Amino acid sequence: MKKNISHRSDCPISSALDFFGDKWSLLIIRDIMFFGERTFKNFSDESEGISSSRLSERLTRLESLDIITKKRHPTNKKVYLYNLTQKGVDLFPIIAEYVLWSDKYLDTHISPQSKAFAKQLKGSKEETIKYMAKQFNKK
Amino acid sequence: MKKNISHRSDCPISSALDFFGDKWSLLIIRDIMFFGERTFKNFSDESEGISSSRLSERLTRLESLDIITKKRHPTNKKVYLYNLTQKGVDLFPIIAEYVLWSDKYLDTHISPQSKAFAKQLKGSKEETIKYMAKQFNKK
DNA sequence: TATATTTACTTCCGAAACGAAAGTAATAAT
DNA sequence: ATTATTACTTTCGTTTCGGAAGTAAATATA
Repeated sequence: MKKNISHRSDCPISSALDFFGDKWSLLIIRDIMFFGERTFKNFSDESEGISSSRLSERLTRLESLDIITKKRHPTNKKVYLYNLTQKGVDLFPIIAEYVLWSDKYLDTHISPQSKAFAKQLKGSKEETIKYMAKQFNKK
Repeated sequence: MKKNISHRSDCPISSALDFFGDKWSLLIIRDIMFFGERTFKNFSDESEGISSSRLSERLTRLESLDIITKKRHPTNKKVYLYNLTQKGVDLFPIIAEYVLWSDKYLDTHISPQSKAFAKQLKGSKEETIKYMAKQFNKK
């Protein structure tokens, strides 16, 4: 079930932004990336105060774009689990570069854990990304 | 002259998005990255149909964030030239990752030049980015 | 030199996107 | 049996956005 997205041009950067260049999509992906499989409530609690209406809309959209998947919780019938597809996992390098840029230029208001992660990235970017992706690839 | 930007959290990703995570900023940076110093009209013509009001606003904002600079044209008094600061040049790796992701997943509607650039990036990412940054660093 | 054009904007306004709050329906816990 | 939780949806006022038109200064043209 693909969503028809209007593309401003045939530029890869603008097209990518047309996909997930909004205020929240990359943060949703970040949440799954760092914490693994998430529920609706997880996102509500952990993201930077996204409203439930917006969250609902973004999750639907990201799913229709094949960036995340939605499945039922194995035992709890009222809970759904959101996870990344390979297409979503392949956004890690983008996220990593955001982290590195912010580490360099927004140093003052970045959390210690984030700085630690940036340090790890600076040490071995490829390795770190590969390692983080591994948990998703083995499914 | 720094602008006070409200940060949703101390996460480097969300903070970066608070800076330039809108629909246009990264495309403005892309334009300078690939074509060099630009005028207001250049952006109007080359970007994906950004309105002049929006363009004006983004340029002012990016300048206040120290990501781009604005200076007068050496001979033409009515023209202003926009260029990247080091902080702006350091966004190249992010842009490069967007290109690579789109090359992989949005293949069908990506221009031949973009594909060629993606190919070059796949061959030697570091080198390519360094090479592209060089023209800005030598100022 | 007078007029037209270009450039870099700003202003205005209707449309779209957004956020906060409240509501709902199903399930689970007490 | 009642309360709480989860995953939403709906509503509505606010913010952001895009398109068109307007402006002022500088430049090009007749």
